[in-house]
Amino acid sequence: MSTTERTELPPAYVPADAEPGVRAAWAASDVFHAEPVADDVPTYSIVIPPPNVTAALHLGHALNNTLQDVLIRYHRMRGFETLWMPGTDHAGIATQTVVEKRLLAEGVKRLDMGRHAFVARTQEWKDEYERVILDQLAEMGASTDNARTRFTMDEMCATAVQHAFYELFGDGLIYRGKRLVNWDPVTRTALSDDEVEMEEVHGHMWYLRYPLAEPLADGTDHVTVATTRPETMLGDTAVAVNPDDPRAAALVGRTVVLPIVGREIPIVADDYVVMADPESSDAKAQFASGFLKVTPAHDTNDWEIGLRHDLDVINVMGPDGAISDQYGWDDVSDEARPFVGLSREDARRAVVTWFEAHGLLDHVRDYTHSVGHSYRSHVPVEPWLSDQWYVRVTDDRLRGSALRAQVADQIAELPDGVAERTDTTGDGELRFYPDRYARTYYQWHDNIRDWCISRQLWWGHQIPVWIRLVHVDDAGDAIVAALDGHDVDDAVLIESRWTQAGARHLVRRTTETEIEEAVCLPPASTLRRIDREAHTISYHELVEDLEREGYHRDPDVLDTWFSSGLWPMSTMGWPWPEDHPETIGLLDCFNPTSVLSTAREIITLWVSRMVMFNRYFLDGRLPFDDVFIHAMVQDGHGQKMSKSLGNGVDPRDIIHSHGADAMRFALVQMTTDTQDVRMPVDMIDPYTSETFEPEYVTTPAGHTVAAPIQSSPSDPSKQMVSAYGVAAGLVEPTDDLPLARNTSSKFDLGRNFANKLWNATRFALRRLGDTSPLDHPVELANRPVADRWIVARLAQTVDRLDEAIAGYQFNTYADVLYDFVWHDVCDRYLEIVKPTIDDDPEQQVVLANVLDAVLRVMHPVCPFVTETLWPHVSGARRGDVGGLALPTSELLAAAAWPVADASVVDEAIIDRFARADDLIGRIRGLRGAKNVPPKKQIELHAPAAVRELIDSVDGIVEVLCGLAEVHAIGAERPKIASPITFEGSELLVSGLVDDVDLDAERARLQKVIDGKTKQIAGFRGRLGNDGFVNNAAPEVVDQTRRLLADAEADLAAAEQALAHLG
RNA sequence: GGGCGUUUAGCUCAGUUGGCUAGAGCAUCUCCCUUACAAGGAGAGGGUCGGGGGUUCGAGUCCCUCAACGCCCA
Repeated sequence: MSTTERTELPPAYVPADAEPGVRAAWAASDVFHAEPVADDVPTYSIVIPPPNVTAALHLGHALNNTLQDVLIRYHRMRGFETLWMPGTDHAGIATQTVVEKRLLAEGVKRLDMGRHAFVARTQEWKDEYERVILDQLAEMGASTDNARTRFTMDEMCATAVQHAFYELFGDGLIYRGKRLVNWDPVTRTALSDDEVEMEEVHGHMWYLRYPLAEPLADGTDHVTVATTRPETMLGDTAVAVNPDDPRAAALVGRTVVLPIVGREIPIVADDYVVMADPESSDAKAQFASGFLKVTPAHDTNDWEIGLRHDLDVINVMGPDGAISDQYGWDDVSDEARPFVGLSREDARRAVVTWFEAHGLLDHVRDYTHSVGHSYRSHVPVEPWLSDQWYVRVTDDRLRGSALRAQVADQIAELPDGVAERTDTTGDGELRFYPDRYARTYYQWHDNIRDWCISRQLWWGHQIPVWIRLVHVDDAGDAIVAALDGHDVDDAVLIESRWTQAGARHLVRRTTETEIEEAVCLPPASTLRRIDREAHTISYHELVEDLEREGYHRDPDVLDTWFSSGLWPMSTMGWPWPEDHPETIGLLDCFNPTSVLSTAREIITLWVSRMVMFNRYFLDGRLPFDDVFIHAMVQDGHGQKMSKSLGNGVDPRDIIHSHGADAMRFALVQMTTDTQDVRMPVDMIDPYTSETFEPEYVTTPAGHTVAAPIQSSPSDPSKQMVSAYGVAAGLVEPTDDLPLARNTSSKFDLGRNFANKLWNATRFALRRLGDTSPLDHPVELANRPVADRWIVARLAQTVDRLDEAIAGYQFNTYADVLYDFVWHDVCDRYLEIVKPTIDDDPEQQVVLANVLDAVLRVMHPVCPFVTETLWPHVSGARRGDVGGLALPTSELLAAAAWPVADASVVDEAIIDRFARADDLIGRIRGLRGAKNVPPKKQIELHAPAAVRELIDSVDGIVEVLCGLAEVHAIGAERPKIASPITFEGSELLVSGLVDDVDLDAERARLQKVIDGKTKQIAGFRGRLGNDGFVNNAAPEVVDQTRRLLADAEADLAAAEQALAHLG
């Protein structure tokens, strides 16, 4: 792509021919590489939300990454030192699940494989998809700094994770204890609250009778509890009743004998209990019996009740969800024995059967309620008691800091108990776009609970803690002394030989007689830097020592979001940039990043954690100043495009059918600040390349998706598979069943636009002769109206684009571009200059400069077509235009954003042009109404004022209307002519047709008269209203008066014209 | 159950502090293969802005209410 090459461009833009060369040119340069710069150089940075390595990207990712690229390219052109940090996320549970499923299909089980081999296999999967994802980003044109590509589990990020864990551990912000977790019995892992999806379930409400230990005086011998989960009754430790319930007084304090188990349990009063009310509109009250069985080990609400009433916690299930006596249930009666070992589903049936058989099943009702399901295995989540690691995010240093970060004009009042904002770095600086998401973020933190960070997985950052259990008698005096006065589960940090070696040591009683010691190691790079008073033991020696002493590393890994939460820091070399010299200076220069662009579902999972971590570890500094939440892409049926649904569209399919620029333009154009954008998806027949609407089917979950197998619309005997079928694992493409690519007519607009630019450039290049360069800048003041107008419009356009970017108004950016390039440049300016440009070297320079600027302003959205055209246009530019700064550049990606002097915007010219444009519209309307062929020249008869206007705009009316001549309108009227009105005058157009149909002319004029009459009535009504005249803004009243006068003049002109027709 | 959003032309969507005759693209209709572009050009038709109520001189825009759909949280 030499700048001097002047080959003829093909007649249409073919993205597939252009894109690879452009990508190669970018790759061969270092335009996307950022380096730390001096303080006085403005910087702009974004860290990519790292896509999961579970699968290829879909259009939702394409949307988000296009928006980021627009911001990045724009700011790079504006002269900012611009960093876009790319990378991927290991996505612990999601990736492990995918790989496990794949292995199972091959007949291999993870547990048989062993941890090491499984992780290696997952690593292979990761490598494959990381490659796919990075390729996809490149194909979309993402201008990421690829030399800095990170992965959440690479060495740099792993160090950050371990260091962060170590620091939080030492600061008392990480603890371990028995807690109810959301347990997935299939994947056998704890899920965070965010990984639980609520689903409506059509189930039953069972009413079970629990006999009272002693009947009441009135003969009452039982209470009836209502439950959706009868099987958990084995672990009941109380029955609760609302204190306001009339029956409460007689029952509270008494006991019932738990059927099957024989356990005697108390009746307690708790106002959590919903009182029975069959008339209530609330389903809970309708179905309530007024008595609640309390199972603290198997229900989070019951757990809370248990805490309030100091109830026993009896866990009756194992990690597989089956009934078990191995996890805390030690009063198994003979009657209960047969239930041990049953799955929770079988146990439910068995319990119900038992109650029925013993006459204790009162009744059963159908009941629909929401139940938490694992977002991975989709089975109901079991609240389950187990040892987990938590981050104490409820601490003011984390939660408070996240809340204080919010800008005061979005969130004025912080919750009670949160320290006020100060002038600390980062306080009051975090802003959400659109505004409303500030509330979402706030409410999440207002109600935040401690964050369970351990996951029973193999794929992830293994928790850097070594644990051993010791009997209190063997624990040693120091530990016993440290724990003196502390309850079971109260953890205490102590000094020991391990802390002297640089580790941190946490102890707690797990029972009265057992102590758990947990030693947390920093990463080796941190350990090296700790002043350890002559302790020079290495990381590996320390590990060996610990294991010799009976410590075992916790097998669990960290929640994925723990590492993503550190992403804006870990990718920039934190905590030890010196260990990675290429990262030195990055943190200070590019963190806080400028903006985070992401989907709203991730505000809680990710945005929150990044804010807490970045602020905690970097002295209050925010990870980003702005958060932009973009819309969610839905399919044609209003369903969210997602991996799990399988309705995602691969951006490569769209790039294939429309080109990357078309995809990007359409995505940008649809990004308004609403929540969702709908994208009807079609398919391309691999046999004929024809686009068709697929056959749909409904999934068991009720979603409408493309049928896995589709028939060719032109030949039903030929079949193909849909992307949905492949994503859902239902079919595989074969030679006989090829994959049908997706496409969508949504992108036609973008494709057409790229082609329009291509052809406008083709036109210009033909007309820009090889004349010698101008030795002076073109003085706009000396140029015809068209030239002055187009430059003025260009300057206005640049301003509007700047505003759009500053406010994250992406659709405005696209619309302003489209309108300017298509309508102003192509439809008007290029048409106007056609007759003059060949002989006007200065006009050629104006055109070349306008086109040069157009390529620049379109580049952030359509980088490929603009970069392809760039050398041609720069090569054809033989001079400058005064007031327009367009410095040259080898690559467009590195070129400067256009800067126009305010003087180029001549309002008078813009005004005059607008009047002429109005006149043109009327004349063209007449031509259109009469179907006059474009070549046919016509004549206009107009009064002096209109002729002056036409003269004052240097021929544009003549050119755009095909006007051969303009005559004065006088007493001598042309015989065959059609009247129009303009600015209150009657004009005649002749030469349109050979004969005038008078009736048609009258009808046309009558329509104008009717319209004007109606309009005038409206204006008069408004102006006749004292309320309007007195209350409305004076300029609005003036404007209305002016409009009325104009309309009246037009009406008079139309009536006059009608009279002339006779 | 709580919160957020959406409902404007046949379709997909704009419409920033209330104020010109509510806009765009696609689709439809008419004419035109005019040497940049038929993925195009010049025109045209098409909307009582989801229903109801209110505030106001004036409401697509603000308030209340109902309905449908979607998402997030519990």
